[in-house]
Amino acid sequence: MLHEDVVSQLRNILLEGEVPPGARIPERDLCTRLQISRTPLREALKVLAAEGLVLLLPNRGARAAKLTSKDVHDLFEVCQGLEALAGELACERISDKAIDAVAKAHAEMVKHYKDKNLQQYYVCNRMIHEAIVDAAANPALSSLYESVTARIRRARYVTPMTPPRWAIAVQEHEAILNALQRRDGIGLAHILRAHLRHKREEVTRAGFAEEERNGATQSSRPDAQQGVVIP
Amino acid sequence: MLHEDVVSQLRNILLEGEVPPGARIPERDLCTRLQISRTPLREALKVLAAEGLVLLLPNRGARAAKLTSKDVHDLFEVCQGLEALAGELACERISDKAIDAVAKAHAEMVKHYKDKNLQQYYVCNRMIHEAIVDAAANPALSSLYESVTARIRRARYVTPMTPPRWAIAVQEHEAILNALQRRDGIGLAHILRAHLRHKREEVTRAGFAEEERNGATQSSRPDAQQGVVIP
DNA sequence: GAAGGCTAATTTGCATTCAAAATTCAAAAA
DNA sequence: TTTTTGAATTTTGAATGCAAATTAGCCTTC
Repeated sequence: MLHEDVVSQLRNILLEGEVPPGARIPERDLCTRLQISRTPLREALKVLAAEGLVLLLPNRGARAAKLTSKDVHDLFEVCQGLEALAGELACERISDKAIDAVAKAHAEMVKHYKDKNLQQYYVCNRMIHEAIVDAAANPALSSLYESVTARIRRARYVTPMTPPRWAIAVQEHEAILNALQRRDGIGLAHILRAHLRHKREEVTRAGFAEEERNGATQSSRPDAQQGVVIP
Repeated sequence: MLHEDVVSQLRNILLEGEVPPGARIPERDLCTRLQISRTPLREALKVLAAEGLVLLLPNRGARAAKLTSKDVHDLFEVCQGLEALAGELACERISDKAIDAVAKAHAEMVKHYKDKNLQQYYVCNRMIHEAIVDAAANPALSSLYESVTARIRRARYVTPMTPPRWAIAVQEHEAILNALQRRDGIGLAHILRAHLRHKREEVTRAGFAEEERNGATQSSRPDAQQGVVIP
C-alpha cells in the first residue's frame, strides 16, 4: 500500500515543479518529507526514472528530469501520434453517450473561453483529450498517453495563450467534436495532429525564450532551474 | 553498475519466456540465480512492473506479465501508431546514407526470404523497423517504441508465418522501402499501418487459438503458462 | 472422504545497517 | 590570491534484520 502511494506522491511533487527541474534530490530530504525510509523511496525513484520524470546518475543521486526544448518537442510529437491514433480508434468505438459527454465538456470549455477563464478552459480541454483517448478502448494506449502527457503537462497547460491562438484552438476543437460526431476517424486524426502541432509550436517558442534566459544565469546558480520552465 | 544490469538481465529472462507468463516469481529464487540481495532485485522488479513486463500484487509477490489476446491487440495498435508516426518523421529527417542502410538490410531480408530462413528474416525485419524509428530522430519515440515492441516481441517475431502471408509481408516491405526512398511520409505511414495490422491479425489469430488451448488445461496446472504464448 | 479451521513456515514490505563512492572543507603550496 | 591536495563528512548502493501478511500443511470435525 505504501509503494504505490510513494510513487504517486513523488510524481505529484515533480509534476507540480516543487523540486526545480534539474535540481538534485537528496534522498534523506524526501524521506523525512514523506515520512518513509530510504528503501521504498529508492524503489519509487527507480520507477519514476523509468517513466522519465527522474534522472538517476550512478553514485550521484537523483535529479528531477530537466526537459530541453528538444525533449518537449519530441514528446509533443509522440503525443501527436498517440492522439491521432486514439482519434481514429475512438471514431470506430466510441458510444453515442460518450460523444455526448465530449460535446458537453466542449460546450463548457467554450463557455470558459468566452469568460476568458484559462484555468477552467484547460481543465475542460484536458478532459476532452483524455475522453477521446479513453474512447479508443485501449488501456495500453491510455496509460502510455497518460505517462507522456504527464511529462509535458506543465508545458502544455501552463503556457499562456495569445488571444488569436486561443481562438484558433477553440475553432480546432469545434472541428474535433464535429469529426467525432461524424465518426470521421481519418479526419479526426488529421485535425488532432494539426491541433497538437500548433500547440507544440507555441510551447516550444515559449520554451526557447525561457531556456535562453536560464542559460544566462546558469553559471551563478548551478543547481537552479534549467531547461524549459513554464511559469 | 549493478542496478541497470539487474533490470536488463531480468528483462531478458522475462522476454525469453524462461519464466512462464503468469507464473509467480519468488524473490529468493531470483536472488540466488542473479547472485544479488533482495534490495536491488526488488528495485528492478518495480521498474519492470512500470514497464508492464511484471505484475506486482501487494503482499503476494511478482508475476511475469501474462498478456491476453486483447493486450497483444492493444499493444499492436499502439505500435502501429508509433511506427506510422516514425515513418512520417523519418521521411522528413532520414539521411541518404541511412536510407541506403535500410535498403541494404531490405535486400538481405529478401535473400533470407528466398532461403526460407525465418529466423534471419526476422532479424533483418526488426533491424529495418528499428532503423526507421530511429531515423525519426526522436529519442522519446525510440525508447517508447522499444518498450512497447519488447512486450510483444515474442508474439511478433516468433509466430510462424504462412507462405502467402510471408509473400505479402515482403511485398509490403518493398513498398515501405519505396516510400522511404521517395520520402513519401504520408504514404509510408499508411503502408506501415497496414503492414502492422496484417501482422496483428495473424498474431492474434494464433493467440486466440493458443489461449483456448491453455484454458482447457488451466485447472490442472494453475501456475502454468496462460494468455498468449508463442511457441 | 471432504471441508473447515488452526498453527507453522514462507514470503513480502519496510527499516536499519554497513561499505563504498562522492562531495565538502580546509590547509598548504605555488 | 589562487590552486591543489587530502582528510572528514555526507550520500549513495546494497545486505541484513524484523514485523506483518500470506501460503501451506495438518488436524479436527462432519
